[in-house]
Amino acid sequence: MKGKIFIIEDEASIIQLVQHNLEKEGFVVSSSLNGNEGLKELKKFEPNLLLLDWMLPDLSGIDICKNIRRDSNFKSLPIIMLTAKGEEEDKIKGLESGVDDYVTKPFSFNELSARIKAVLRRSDPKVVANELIFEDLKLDRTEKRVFRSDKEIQLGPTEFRLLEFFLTNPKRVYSRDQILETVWPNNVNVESRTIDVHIRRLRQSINIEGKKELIRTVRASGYSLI
Amino acid sequence: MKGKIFIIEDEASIIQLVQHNLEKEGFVVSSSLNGNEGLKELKKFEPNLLLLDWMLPDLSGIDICKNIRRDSNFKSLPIIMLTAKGEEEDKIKGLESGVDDYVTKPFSFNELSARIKAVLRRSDPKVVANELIFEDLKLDRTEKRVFRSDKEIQLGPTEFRLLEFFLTNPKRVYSRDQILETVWPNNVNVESRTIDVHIRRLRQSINIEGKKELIRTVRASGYSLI
DNA sequence: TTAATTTGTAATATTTCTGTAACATTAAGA
DNA sequence: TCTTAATGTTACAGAAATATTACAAATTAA
Repeated sequence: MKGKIFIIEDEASIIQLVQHNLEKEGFVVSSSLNGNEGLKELKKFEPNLLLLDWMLPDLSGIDICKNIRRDSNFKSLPIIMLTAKGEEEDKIKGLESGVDDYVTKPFSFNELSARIKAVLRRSDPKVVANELIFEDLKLDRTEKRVFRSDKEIQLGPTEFRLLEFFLTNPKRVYSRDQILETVWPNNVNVESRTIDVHIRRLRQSINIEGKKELIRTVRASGYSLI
Repeated sequence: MKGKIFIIEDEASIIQLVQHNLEKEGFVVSSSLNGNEGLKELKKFEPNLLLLDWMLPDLSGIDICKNIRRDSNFKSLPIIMLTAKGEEEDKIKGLESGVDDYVTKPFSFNELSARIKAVLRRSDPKVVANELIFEDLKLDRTEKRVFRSDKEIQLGPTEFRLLEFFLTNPKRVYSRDQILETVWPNNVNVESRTIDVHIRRLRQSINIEGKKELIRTVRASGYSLI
Protein backbone atom coordinates (compact mmCIF):
# COMPACT_ATOMS: atom_id res chain seq x y z
CA MET A 1 0.00 0.00 0.00
CA LYS A 2 1.51 3.27 -1.11
CA GLY A 3 -1.52 5.39 -0.44
CA LYS A 4 -5.08 6.01 -1.53
CA ILE A 5 -6.08 7.88 -4.65
CA PHE A 6 -9.55 8.96 -5.64
CA ILE A 7 -10.55 9.72 -9.22
CA ILE A 8 -13.45 11.87 -10.39
CA GLU A 9 -13.66 11.61 -14.16
CA ASP A 10 -16.56 11.03 -16.51
CA GLU A 11 -14.73 9.04 -19.16
CA ALA A 12 -14.85 5.46 -18.02
CA SER A 13 -11.98 4.50 -20.29
CA ILE A 14 -9.65 6.94 -18.58
CA ILE A 15 -10.67 5.74 -15.17
CA GLN A 16 -10.04 2.19 -16.19
CA LEU A 17 -6.59 2.90 -17.58
CA VAL A 18 -5.49 5.02 -14.66
CA GLN A 19 -7.02 2.92 -11.92
CA HIS A 20 -5.58 -0.30 -13.23
CA ASN A 21 -2.08 1.08 -13.54
CA LEU A 22 -2.12 2.84 -10.21
CA GLU A 23 -3.23 -0.34 -8.52
CA LYS A 24 -0.36 -2.15 -10.17
CA GLU A 25 1.93 0.39 -8.55
CA GLY A 26 0.45 -0.41 -5.17
CA PHE A 27 -2.02 2.42 -4.68
CA VAL A 28 -5.50 1.77 -3.39
CA VAL A 29 -7.84 3.43 -5.85
CA SER A 30 -11.51 4.35 -5.85
CA SER A 31 -13.39 6.44 -8.37
CA SER A 32 -16.60 8.12 -9.38
CA LEU A 33 -18.05 9.11 -12.73
CA ASN A 34 -19.72 12.30 -11.57
CA GLY A 35 -19.12 15.24 -9.33
CA ASN A 36 -21.79 15.20 -6.68
CA GLU A 37 -21.56 11.56 -5.82
CA GLY A 38 -17.81 11.72 -6.17
CA LEU A 39 -17.59 14.35 -3.49
CA LYS A 40 -19.52 12.19 -1.06
CA GLU A 41 -17.58 9.04 -1.76
CA LEU A 42 -14.31 10.88 -1.63
CA LYS A 43 -14.94 12.12 1.86
CA LYS A 44 -15.73 8.64 3.00
CA PHE A 45 -12.70 7.19 1.24
CA GLU A 46 -10.20 9.69 2.68
CA PRO A 47 -7.68 9.57 -0.14
CA ASN A 48 -4.14 10.90 -0.04
CA LEU A 49 -4.68 12.54 -3.41
CA LEU A 50 -7.46 13.39 -5.84
CA LEU A 51 -7.39 13.19 -9.63
CA LEU A 52 -10.07 15.53 -10.82
CA ASP A 53 -11.46 16.02 -14.29
CA TRP A 54 -11.91 19.63 -15.30
CA MET A 55 -15.14 19.13 -17.19
CA LEU A 56 -17.82 17.05 -15.58
CA PRO A 57 -21.45 16.59 -16.53
CA ASP A 58 -22.85 18.02 -13.32
CA LEU A 59 -20.37 20.00 -11.26
CA SER A 60 -17.32 21.66 -12.75
CA GLY A 61 -13.97 20.55 -11.46
CA ILE A 62 -13.44 23.97 -10.03
CA ASP A 63 -16.59 23.80 -7.94
CA ILE A 64 -15.53 20.49 -6.52
CA CYS A 65 -12.19 21.95 -5.80
CA LYS A 66 -13.68 24.86 -3.92
CA ASN A 67 -16.01 22.62 -1.99
CA ILE A 68 -13.09 20.51 -0.88
CA ARG A 69 -11.03 23.49 0.15
CA ARG A 70 -13.88 24.75 2.26
CA ASP A 71 -14.08 21.46 4.16
CA SER A 72 -11.61 21.64 6.98
CA ASN A 73 -11.02 17.91 6.82
CA PHE A 74 -9.80 18.13 3.25
CA LYS A 75 -8.33 21.57 3.10
CA SER A 76 -4.94 20.20 2.29
CA LEU A 77 -5.91 17.24 0.13
CA PRO A 78 -3.59 17.37 -2.89
CA ILE A 79 -5.48 17.71 -6.16
CA ILE A 80 -4.26 17.06 -9.68
CA MET A 81 -6.54 18.43 -12.36
CA LEU A 82 -7.04 16.63 -15.65
CA THR A 83 -7.69 19.15 -18.41
CA ALA A 84 -8.32 18.75 -22.10
CA LYS A 85 -6.01 20.51 -24.49
CA GLY A 86 -7.12 24.02 -25.32
CA GLU A 87 -8.26 24.78 -21.81
CA GLU A 88 -4.92 26.47 -21.39
CA GLU A 89 -6.36 29.78 -20.31
CA ASP A 90 -8.14 28.12 -17.50
CA LYS A 91 -4.98 26.73 -16.08
CA ILE A 92 -4.06 29.70 -14.04
CA LYS A 93 -7.53 29.95 -12.67
CA GLY A 94 -7.26 26.32 -11.72
CA LEU A 95 -4.05 26.76 -9.87
CA GLU A 96 -5.44 29.74 -8.04
CA SER A 97 -8.38 27.72 -6.86
CA GLY A 98 -6.05 25.45 -5.01
CA VAL A 99 -5.00 22.79 -7.47
CA ASP A 100 -1.55 21.35 -6.89
CA ASP A 101 -0.79 20.38 -10.46
CA TYR A 102 -2.53 19.67 -13.72
CA VAL A 103 -2.06 17.22 -16.55
CA THR A 104 -3.40 17.81 -20.04
CA LYS A 105 -5.14 15.06 -21.96
CA PRO A 106 -4.10 13.04 -23.68
CA PHE A 107 -1.45 11.97 -21.23
CA SER A 108 0.66 8.87 -20.89
CA PHE A 109 0.29 6.95 -17.70
CA ASN A 110 3.95 7.45 -16.90
CA GLU A 111 3.56 11.17 -17.12
CA LEU A 112 0.63 11.12 -14.74
CA SER A 113 2.35 8.74 -12.40
CA ALA A 114 5.38 11.00 -12.22
CA ARG A 115 3.21 13.99 -11.37
CA ILE A 116 1.34 12.08 -8.72
CA LYS A 117 4.52 11.04 -7.04
CA ALA A 118 5.95 14.53 -7.21
CA VAL A 119 2.88 16.01 -5.59
CA LEU A 120 2.74 13.32 -2.93
CA ARG A 121 6.40 13.73 -2.18
CA ARG A 122 5.74 17.36 -1.40
CA SER A 123 2.50 16.97 0.48
CA ASP A 124 2.84 13.66 2.26
CA PRO A 125 6.28 12.09 1.92
CA LYS A 126 5.43 8.97 3.88
CA VAL A 127 3.08 7.87 1.18
CA VAL A 128 5.82 7.49 -1.41
CA ALA A 129 8.93 7.20 0.74
CA ASN A 130 11.03 4.14 0.21
CA GLU A 131 11.98 3.72 3.84
CA LEU A 132 9.38 3.92 6.53
CA ILE A 133 10.84 4.35 9.97
CA PHE A 134 9.29 4.40 13.40
CA GLU A 135 11.48 4.27 16.46
CA ASP A 136 13.76 1.27 15.93
CA LEU A 137 11.57 -0.23 13.26
CA LYS A 138 12.49 0.17 9.60
CA LEU A 139 10.69 -1.05 6.50
CA ASP A 140 12.32 -0.87 3.08
CA ARG A 141 9.82 -0.94 0.27
CA THR A 142 12.06 -1.66 -2.71
CA GLU A 143 14.06 -4.30 -0.93
CA LYS A 144 11.00 -5.61 0.87
CA ARG A 145 12.84 -5.95 4.12
CA VAL A 146 11.99 -5.13 7.70
CA PHE A 147 14.38 -4.45 10.55
CA ARG A 148 13.95 -4.02 14.26
CA SER A 149 17.00 -2.50 15.89
CA ASP A 150 18.99 -3.39 12.76
CA LYS A 151 18.08 -7.02 13.07
CA GLU A 152 16.27 -8.32 10.01
CA ILE A 153 12.82 -9.73 10.50
CA GLN A 154 11.03 -12.13 8.21
CA LEU A 155 7.41 -11.35 7.45
CA GLY A 156 4.83 -13.01 5.24
CA PRO A 157 3.23 -10.88 2.54
CA THR A 158 0.16 -9.97 4.58
CA GLU A 159 2.11 -9.10 7.69
CA PHE A 160 4.38 -6.95 5.53
CA ARG A 161 1.47 -4.99 4.09
CA LEU A 162 -0.07 -4.68 7.53
CA LEU A 163 3.08 -3.21 9.00
CA GLU A 164 3.53 -0.93 5.99
CA PHE A 165 0.02 0.32 6.61
CA PHE A 166 0.64 1.07 10.25
CA LEU A 167 3.93 2.76 9.45
CA THR A 168 2.31 5.30 7.15
CA ASN A 169 0.34 6.56 10.13
CA PRO A 170 1.96 5.72 13.40
CA LYS A 171 -0.02 6.34 16.55
CA ARG A 172 -3.29 6.53 14.69
CA VAL A 173 -5.84 3.93 15.69
CA TYR A 174 -7.44 1.94 12.89
CA SER A 175 -10.59 -0.07 13.14
CA ARG A 176 -10.63 -3.61 11.82
CA ASP A 177 -12.78 -2.44 8.95
CA GLN A 178 -10.35 0.26 7.98
CA ILE A 179 -7.52 -2.21 8.10
CA LEU A 180 -9.43 -4.66 5.96
CA GLU A 181 -10.24 -2.03 3.38
CA THR A 182 -6.70 -0.93 2.81
CA VAL A 183 -4.53 -3.89 3.58
CA TRP A 184 -6.56 -6.59 1.90
CA PRO A 185 -7.03 -6.71 -1.86
CA ASN A 186 -10.35 -5.21 -2.94
CA ASN A 187 -13.48 -7.29 -2.75
CA VAL A 188 -11.99 -10.02 -0.64
CA ASN A 189 -14.18 -11.07 2.21
CA VAL A 190 -12.49 -12.11 5.40
CA GLU A 191 -13.76 -12.28 8.93
CA SER A 192 -12.84 -9.25 10.93
CA ARG A 193 -11.43 -11.51 13.64
CA THR A 194 -8.90 -12.71 11.11
CA ILE A 195 -7.13 -9.43 11.67
CA ASP A 196 -6.54 -10.32 15.29
CA VAL A 197 -4.64 -13.34 14.15
CA HIS A 198 -2.51 -11.35 11.76
CA ILE A 199 -1.86 -8.77 14.42
CA ARG A 200 -0.70 -11.56 16.65
CA ARG A 201 1.61 -12.89 13.95
CA LEU A 202 3.00 -9.45 13.28
CA ARG A 203 3.54 -8.84 16.99
CA GLN A 204 5.30 -12.13 17.35
CA SER A 205 7.66 -11.28 14.52
CA ILE A 206 8.56 -7.72 15.43
CA ASN A 207 8.78 -8.14 19.18
CA ILE A 208 12.35 -9.00 19.85
CA GLU A 209 13.90 -9.78 23.18
CA GLY A 210 14.15 -6.84 25.51
CA LYS A 211 12.38 -4.39 23.22
CA LYS A 212 9.00 -2.98 23.94
CA GLU A 213 5.72 -3.95 22.36
CA LEU A 214 4.98 -1.78 19.31
CA ILE A 215 1.38 -2.55 18.54
CA ARG A 216 -1.24 -1.21 20.85
CA THR A 217 -4.70 -2.68 21.24
CA VAL A 218 -7.40 -0.10 21.69
CA ARG A 219 -10.33 -1.95 23.05
CA ALA A 220 -13.52 -1.45 21.05
CA SER A 221 -11.64 0.63 18.47
CA GLY A 222 -8.87 -1.30 16.86
CA TYR A 223 -5.10 -1.25 16.76
CA SER A 224 -2.32 1.24 16.31
CA LEU A 225 1.42 1.37 16.07
CA ILE A 226 1.99 2.52 19.65
CA MET B 1 21.55 -3.35 -22.38
CA LYS B 2 23.93 -0.72 -21.15
CA GLY B 3 21.39 1.98 -20.54
CA LYS B 4 18.90 4.26 -22.21
CA ILE B 5 19.71 7.54 -23.93
CA PHE B 6 17.25 10.10 -25.19
CA ILE B 7 18.08 12.67 -27.85
CA ILE B 8 16.31 15.96 -28.48
CA GLU B 9 17.79 17.50 -31.62
CA ASP B 10 16.19 19.07 -34.67
CA GLU B 11 18.73 17.98 -37.25
CA ALA B 12 17.66 14.55 -38.37
CA SER B 13 21.08 13.76 -39.76
CA ILE B 14 22.70 14.20 -36.38
CA ILE B 15 20.10 12.04 -34.69
CA GLN B 16 20.64 9.34 -37.24
CA LEU B 17 24.40 9.35 -36.87
CA VAL B 18 24.37 9.41 -33.09
CA GLN B 19 21.50 7.01 -32.59
CA HIS B 20 22.91 4.42 -34.91
CA ASN B 21 26.33 4.47 -33.32
CA LEU B 22 25.03 4.47 -29.77
CA GLU B 23 22.85 1.50 -30.54
CA LYS B 24 25.87 -0.28 -31.95
CA GLU B 25 27.49 0.27 -28.56
CA GLY B 26 24.57 -1.38 -26.82
CA PHE B 27 22.55 1.60 -25.67
CA VAL B 28 18.82 1.75 -26.11
CA VAL B 29 18.11 5.03 -27.85
CA SER B 30 15.01 7.08 -28.49
CA SER B 31 14.75 10.59 -29.89
CA SER B 32 12.58 13.53 -30.74
CA LEU B 33 12.92 16.35 -33.23
CA ASN B 34 11.33 19.03 -31.09
CA GLY B 35 11.23 20.26 -27.57
CA ASN B 36 7.67 19.97 -26.34
CA GLU B 37 7.03 16.50 -27.60
CA GLY B 38 10.52 15.49 -26.65
CA LEU B 39 9.86 16.41 -23.05
CA LYS B 40 6.82 14.19 -22.89
CA GLU B 41 8.41 11.24 -24.62
CA LEU B 42 11.50 11.58 -22.50
CA LYS B 43 9.52 11.27 -19.32
CA LYS B 44 7.86 8.20 -20.64
CA PHE B 45 11.12 6.70 -21.81
CA GLU B 46 12.98 7.29 -18.55
CA PRO B 47 16.47 7.50 -19.99
CA ASN B 48 19.73 7.31 -18.10
CA LEU B 49 21.02 10.33 -19.99
CA LEU B 50 19.76 13.09 -22.26
CA LEU B 51 21.50 14.60 -25.29
CA LEU B 52 19.97 18.00 -25.75
CA ASP B 53 20.35 20.45 -28.60
CA TRP B 54 20.88 24.02 -27.54
CA MET B 55 18.79 25.56 -30.30
CA LEU B 56 15.43 24.03 -31.02
CA PRO B 57 12.56 25.32 -33.13
CA ASP B 58 10.10 25.58 -30.26
CA LEU B 59 11.61 25.44 -26.81
CA SER B 60 15.17 26.41 -26.08
CA GLY B 61 17.43 23.77 -24.66
CA ILE B 62 17.72 25.75 -21.51
CA ASP B 63 13.97 25.77 -20.96
CA ILE B 64 13.84 22.03 -21.33
CA CYS B 65 16.67 21.75 -18.94
CA LYS B 66 14.88 23.82 -16.34
CA ASN B 67 11.67 21.91 -16.79
CA ILE B 68 13.51 18.67 -16.19
CA ARG B 69 15.26 19.96 -13.11
CA ARG B 70 11.96 21.02 -11.66
CA ASP B 71 10.50 17.55 -12.04
CA SER B 72 11.52 15.57 -9.01
CA ASN B 73 11.60 12.37 -11.00
CA PHE B 74 14.26 13.72 -13.31
CA LYS B 75 16.09 16.11 -11.06
CA SER B 76 19.28 14.16 -11.42
CA LEU B 77 18.99 13.04 -15.03
CA PRO B 78 22.40 13.72 -16.59
CA ILE B 79 22.22 16.11 -19.53
CA ILE B 80 24.78 16.72 -22.24
CA MET B 81 24.13 19.83 -24.25
CA LEU B 82 24.93 20.01 -27.96
CA THR B 83 25.92 23.55 -28.91
CA ALA B 84 26.95 25.10 -32.19
CA LYS B 85 30.30 26.80 -32.37
CA GLY B 86 30.17 30.44 -31.40
CA GLU B 87 27.69 29.86 -28.64
CA GLU B 88 30.66 29.84 -26.33
CA GLU B 89 29.39 32.65 -24.16
CA ASP B 90 26.30 30.68 -23.41
CA LYS B 91 28.24 27.78 -22.10
CA ILE B 92 28.57 29.02 -18.60
CA LYS B 93 24.92 29.85 -18.45
CA GLY B 94 24.18 26.34 -19.61
CA LEU B 95 26.25 24.73 -16.95
CA GLU B 96 24.62 26.86 -14.34
CA SER B 97 21.24 25.67 -15.41
CA GLY B 98 22.19 22.15 -14.49
CA VAL B 99 23.87 20.72 -17.56
CA ASP B 100 26.47 18.07 -16.87
CA ASP B 101 28.61 18.60 -19.94
CA TYR B 102 28.46 20.05 -23.42
CA VAL B 103 29.83 19.13 -26.81
CA THR B 104 30.26 21.67 -29.62
CA LYS B 105 29.20 20.85 -33.13
CA PRO B 106 30.60 19.59 -35.29
CA PHE B 107 31.79 16.72 -33.18
CA SER B 108 33.09 13.25 -33.94
CA PHE B 109 31.07 10.38 -32.62
CA ASN B 110 34.04 9.18 -30.63
CA GLU B 111 34.25 12.47 -28.84
CA LEU B 112 30.58 12.39 -27.95
CA SER B 113 30.75 8.78 -26.90
CA ALA B 114 33.64 9.50 -24.58
CA ARG B 115 31.74 12.36 -22.96
CA ILE B 116 28.65 10.26 -22.54
CA LYS B 117 30.57 7.54 -20.82
CA ALA B 118 32.39 9.98 -18.62
CA VAL B 119 29.15 11.57 -17.47
CA LEU B 120 27.48 8.22 -16.93
CA ARG B 121 30.48 6.95 -15.06
CA ARG B 122 30.05 9.81 -12.63
CA SER B 123 26.31 9.71 -12.32
CA ASP B 124 25.45 6.06 -12.62
CA PRO B 125 28.52 3.88 -12.93
CA LYS B 126 26.62 0.63 -13.30
CA VAL B 127 25.21 1.74 -16.62
CA VAL B 128 28.53 1.88 -18.40
CA ALA B 129 30.69 -0.35 -16.30
CA ASN B 130 32.13 -3.22 -18.19
CA GLU B 131 32.38 -5.36 -15.11
CA LEU B 132 29.44 -5.72 -12.80
CA ILE B 133 30.45 -7.00 -9.43
CA PHE B 134 28.44 -8.07 -6.43
CA GLU B 135 30.16 -9.83 -3.60
CA ASP B 136 32.10 -12.68 -5.19
CA LEU B 137 30.12 -12.55 -8.39
CA LYS B 138 31.58 -10.86 -11.45
CA LEU B 139 30.05 -10.36 -14.87
CA ASP B 140 32.11 -9.10 -17.79
CA ARG B 141 29.93 -7.48 -20.41
CA THR B 142 32.34 -7.31 -23.33
CA GLU B 143 33.74 -10.76 -22.85
CA LYS B 144 30.39 -12.18 -21.85
CA ARG B 145 31.83 -14.13 -19.00
CA VAL B 146 30.66 -14.72 -15.47
CA PHE B 147 32.73 -15.69 -12.47
CA ARG B 148 31.86 -16.75 -8.95
CA SER B 149 34.82 -16.58 -6.63
CA ASP B 150 37.12 -16.43 -9.68
CA LYS B 151 35.72 -19.65 -11.02
CA GLU B 152 34.20 -19.22 -14.44
CA ILE B 153 30.56 -20.12 -14.85
CA GLN B 154 28.77 -21.02 -18.07
CA LEU B 155 25.43 -19.39 -18.64
CA GLY B 156 22.96 -19.51 -21.51
CA PRO B 157 22.10 -16.18 -23.14
CA THR B 158 18.88 -15.69 -21.17
CA GLU B 159 20.47 -16.51 -17.85
CA PHE B 160 23.27 -14.09 -18.71
CA ARG B 161 20.85 -11.24 -19.35
CA LEU B 162 18.90 -12.14 -16.25
CA LEU B 163 21.98 -11.97 -14.08
CA GLU B 164 23.12 -8.76 -15.76
CA PHE B 165 19.75 -7.28 -14.92
CA PHE B 166 19.94 -8.26 -11.28
CA LEU B 167 23.50 -6.96 -11.05
CA THR B 168 22.52 -3.47 -12.16
CA ASN B 169 20.31 -3.22 -9.09
CA PRO B 170 21.35 -5.59 -6.39
CA LYS B 171 19.04 -6.01 -3.41
CA ARG B 172 16.10 -4.52 -5.19
CA VAL B 173 13.10 -6.79 -5.57
CA TYR B 174 11.70 -7.16 -9.05
CA SER B 175 8.32 -8.56 -9.93
CA ARG B 176 8.04 -11.17 -12.64
CA ASP B 177 6.45 -8.54 -14.86
CA GLN B 178 9.33 -6.16 -14.41
CA ILE B 179 11.79 -8.91 -15.16
CA LEU B 180 9.91 -9.88 -18.27
CA GLU B 181 9.79 -6.32 -19.50
CA THR B 182 13.48 -5.71 -19.25
CA VAL B 183 15.16 -9.05 -19.72
CA TRP B 184 13.07 -10.39 -22.55
CA PRO B 185 13.11 -8.80 -26.00
CA ASN B 186 10.18 -6.43 -26.42
CA ASN B 187 6.78 -7.77 -27.27
CA VAL B 188 7.66 -11.36 -26.65
CA ASN B 189 4.99 -13.18 -24.77
CA VAL B 190 6.11 -15.69 -22.25
CA GLU B 191 4.35 -17.09 -19.26
CA SER B 192 5.35 -15.37 -16.07
CA ARG B 193 6.00 -18.79 -14.54
CA THR B 194 8.71 -19.28 -17.09
CA ILE B 195 10.80 -16.92 -15.06
CA ASP B 196 10.78 -19.32 -12.15
CA VAL B 197 12.43 -21.86 -14.35
CA HIS B 198 15.10 -19.45 -15.50
CA ILE B 199 15.70 -18.37 -11.94
CA ARG B 200 16.20 -21.98 -11.06
CA ARG B 201 18.67 -22.45 -13.90
CA LEU B 202 20.54 -19.33 -12.91
CA ARG B 203 20.64 -20.41 -9.30
CA GLN B 204 21.90 -23.80 -10.24
CA SER B 205 24.73 -22.28 -12.23
CA ILE B 206 25.91 -19.60 -9.83
CA ASN B 207 25.56 -21.56 -6.62
CA ILE B 208 28.86 -23.23 -6.11
CA GLU B 209 29.81 -25.54 -3.29
CA GLY B 210 30.13 -23.87 0.07
CA LYS B 211 29.02 -20.44 -1.09
CA LYS B 212 25.77 -18.89 -0.08
CA GLU B 213 22.64 -18.56 -2.19
CA LEU B 214 22.62 -15.25 -4.04
CA ILE B 215 19.08 -15.02 -5.32
CA ARG B 216 16.33 -14.30 -2.87
CA THR B 217 12.72 -15.25 -3.41
CA VAL B 218 10.29 -12.70 -2.06
CA ARG B 219 6.97 -14.39 -1.91
CA ALA B 220 4.19 -12.46 -3.64
CA SER B 221 6.69 -9.92 -4.94
CA GLY B 222 9.40 -11.47 -7.04
CA TYR B 223 13.12 -12.02 -6.82
CA SER B 224 16.21 -10.06 -5.94
CA LEU B 225 19.94 -10.48 -5.88
CA ILE B 226 20.14 -11.04 -2.14
C1' DT C 1 22.31 -31.89 -42.40
C1' DT C 2 22.98 -33.55 -37.79
C1' DA C 3 24.09 -32.83 -33.13
C1' DA C 4 24.07 -29.99 -29.25
C1' DT C 5 22.27 -26.42 -26.70
C1' DT C 6 18.75 -23.46 -25.23
C1' DT C 7 13.89 -22.22 -24.35
C1' DG C 8 9.21 -22.25 -22.92
C1' DT C 9 5.54 -24.84 -20.90
C1' DA C 10 2.96 -28.10 -18.51
C1' DA C 11 2.68 -31.32 -14.87
C1' DT C 12 3.94 -32.45 -10.27
C1' DA C 13 6.06 -31.75 -5.77
C1' DT C 14 7.00 -28.89 -2.07
C1' DT C 15 6.81 -25.03 0.77
C1' DT C 16 4.68 -21.27 2.89
C1' DC C 17 0.82 -18.63 3.92
C1' DT C 18 -4.14 -17.78 5.21
C1' DG C 19 -8.40 -17.85 7.26
C1' DT C 20 -11.23 -19.90 10.63
C1' DA C 21 -12.88 -22.16 14.51
C1' DA C 22 -12.29 -23.37 19.16
C1' DC C 23 -10.75 -22.29 23.46
C1' DA C 24 -8.26 -19.04 26.80
C1' DT C 25 -7.61 -14.79 28.82
C1' DT C 26 -8.46 -10.06 29.91
C1' DA C 27 -10.89 -5.76 30.86
C1' DA C 28 -14.91 -3.12 32.22
C1' DG C 29 -19.22 -2.38 34.13
C1' DA C 30 -23.03 -4.01 37.00
C1' DT D 1 -17.02 -10.21 42.57
C1' DC D 2 -19.41 -11.77 38.73
C1' DT D 3 -20.78 -11.41 34.04
C1' DT D 4 -20.06 -10.44 29.56
C1' DA D 5 -17.98 -8.76 25.58
C1' DA D 6 -13.71 -8.12 23.42
C1' DT D 7 -9.28 -9.68 22.47
C1' DG D 8 -5.44 -13.26 22.72
C1' DT D 9 -3.75 -17.74 21.41
C1' DT D 10 -3.41 -22.07 19.15
C1' DA D 11 -3.80 -25.54 15.81
C1' DC D 12 -5.01 -27.01 11.48
C1' DA D 13 -6.77 -27.74 6.82
C1' DG D 14 -7.06 -25.78 2.48
C1' DA D 15 -5.19 -22.41 -0.64
C1' DA D 16 -1.69 -20.11 -2.95
C1' DA D 17 2.91 -19.45 -4.42
C1' DT D 18 7.12 -21.31 -5.64
C1' DA D 19 10.44 -25.21 -6.80
C1' DT D 20 11.51 -28.92 -9.56
C1' DT D 21 11.39 -31.99 -13.34
C1' DA D 22 10.83 -33.60 -17.84
C1' DC D 23 10.09 -32.88 -22.50
C1' DA D 24 9.25 -31.08 -27.09
C1' DA D 25 10.10 -27.23 -30.02
C1' DA D 26 13.27 -23.87 -31.48
C1' DT D 27 17.72 -22.22 -32.15
C1' DT D 28 22.62 -22.54 -32.82
C1' DA D 29 26.87 -24.91 -33.72
C1' DA D 30 29.41 -28.42 -36.01
